[in-house]
Amino acid sequence: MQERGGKSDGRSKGARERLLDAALRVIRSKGYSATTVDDLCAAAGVTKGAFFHHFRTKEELGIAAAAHFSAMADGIFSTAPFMAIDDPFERLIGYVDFRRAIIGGELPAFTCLVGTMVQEAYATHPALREACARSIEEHAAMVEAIVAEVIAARGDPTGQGARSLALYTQAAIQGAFILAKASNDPQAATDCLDHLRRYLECLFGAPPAPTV
Amino acid sequence: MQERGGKSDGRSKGARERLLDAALRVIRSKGYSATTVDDLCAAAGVTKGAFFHHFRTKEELGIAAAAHFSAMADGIFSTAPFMAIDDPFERLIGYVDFRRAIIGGELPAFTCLVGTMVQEAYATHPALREACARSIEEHAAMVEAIVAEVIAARGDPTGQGARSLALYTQAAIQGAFILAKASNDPQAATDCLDHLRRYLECLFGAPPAPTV
DNA sequence: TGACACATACCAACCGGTCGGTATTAATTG
DNA sequence: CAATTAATACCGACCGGTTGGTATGTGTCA
Repeated sequence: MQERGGKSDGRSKGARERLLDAALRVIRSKGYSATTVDDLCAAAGVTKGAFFHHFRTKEELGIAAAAHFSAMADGIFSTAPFMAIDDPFERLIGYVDFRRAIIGGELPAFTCLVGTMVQEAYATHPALREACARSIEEHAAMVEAIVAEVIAARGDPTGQGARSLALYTQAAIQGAFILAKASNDPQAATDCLDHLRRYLECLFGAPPAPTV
Repeated sequence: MQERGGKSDGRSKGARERLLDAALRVIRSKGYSATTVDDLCAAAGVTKGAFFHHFRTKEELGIAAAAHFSAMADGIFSTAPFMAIDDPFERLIGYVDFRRAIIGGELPAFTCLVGTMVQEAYATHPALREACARSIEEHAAMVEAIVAEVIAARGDPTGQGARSLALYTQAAIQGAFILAKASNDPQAATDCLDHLRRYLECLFGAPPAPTV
């Protein structure tokens, strides 16, 4: 049995797909710079020739990996249960709860590829930086859509707009990952998500009176 | 004129001190892995011989740089004006405002060295990861002391404790830096700090002020 | 005189990237 | 229909520059 493994054909595992999957694992644990092309080839089980057949440079692989990660995330979140919640506020809380729930196990499995890469690349690899920015922007836009609905129904107590609040959720999550890596403990991240959730409840929560 | 530039003598600039200062600049813009020993030597204006006279390995330099960064930060914050504020809550808000105020100019000048390093090192350089964790912990402890005072006076509406909230402030700040790097715009960071401030006001302050 | 702070020269391993080649499949052609 | 052509996917030896690290020398000061 033979497949063609074309550029946008995902049903078989060509070298390109395998390299992209390997990039997610390896770069998230070693970082972009420390990850060598040989590392990627070994992890993907392909040769160097295959690597440079599909990607002109290591940076191009990084850019493709950011898009790959983005697509994967989009698939996970767009089909996640919380998305079916009617009330916008509850859906927003559902998003945070969902993000909290998928934290666990090994760090490279749940942390953010683009958050890792952009720290190393922002000053030295402009194209990679932009790819990471697009990836974050794309996910934030999904959150922003929810926030915008909440604001439409309950007003904007922040005065900073839906986009700003959506980006803040991403910042809190990215920062949570850094703490988890530093302490080598995923719970440091879930703890942060609890605070983020409380902030949103505080902003939009039902009781107009100050709680506690 | 000649100085000894001893290990703990800071009044003159020996090779060690210059290398540590260079590390702050270079690693914050290129990341730890992409920063070579030669980069550091060139930026510090010293030779490779001097480098390996003071540090046995590149990792040891990284560990020392984390401590150096920590000491620098400690100097800045312990003498900052907000520290003199009597009311603990106002002092806590003063901390966030101060952090917001020092954001600006070039990204490598105000972002966090250890937040950058730990992302690359957590899985591959345990000793460096621990040094970064200590550095974050040290700064968080300063914040925790303020938060503890606030909680002593006003109670803990989070139920997560002073330490957890202090760590969350660090997560929000670290995440703010990632957004700033991704968008190449310091304002992305200040925007996040505004949300963090609002969370603290929401927890301890008067009911959400009718800003806008 | 000897410990310290640096300088110079050097190295082996490793790195990203190149290159000539092969295997397989699809389209073209006589 | 077989033979030819062309394109794609992949292989792995190889290359020149770079990397972290070493070995050894030199000047200085207590």
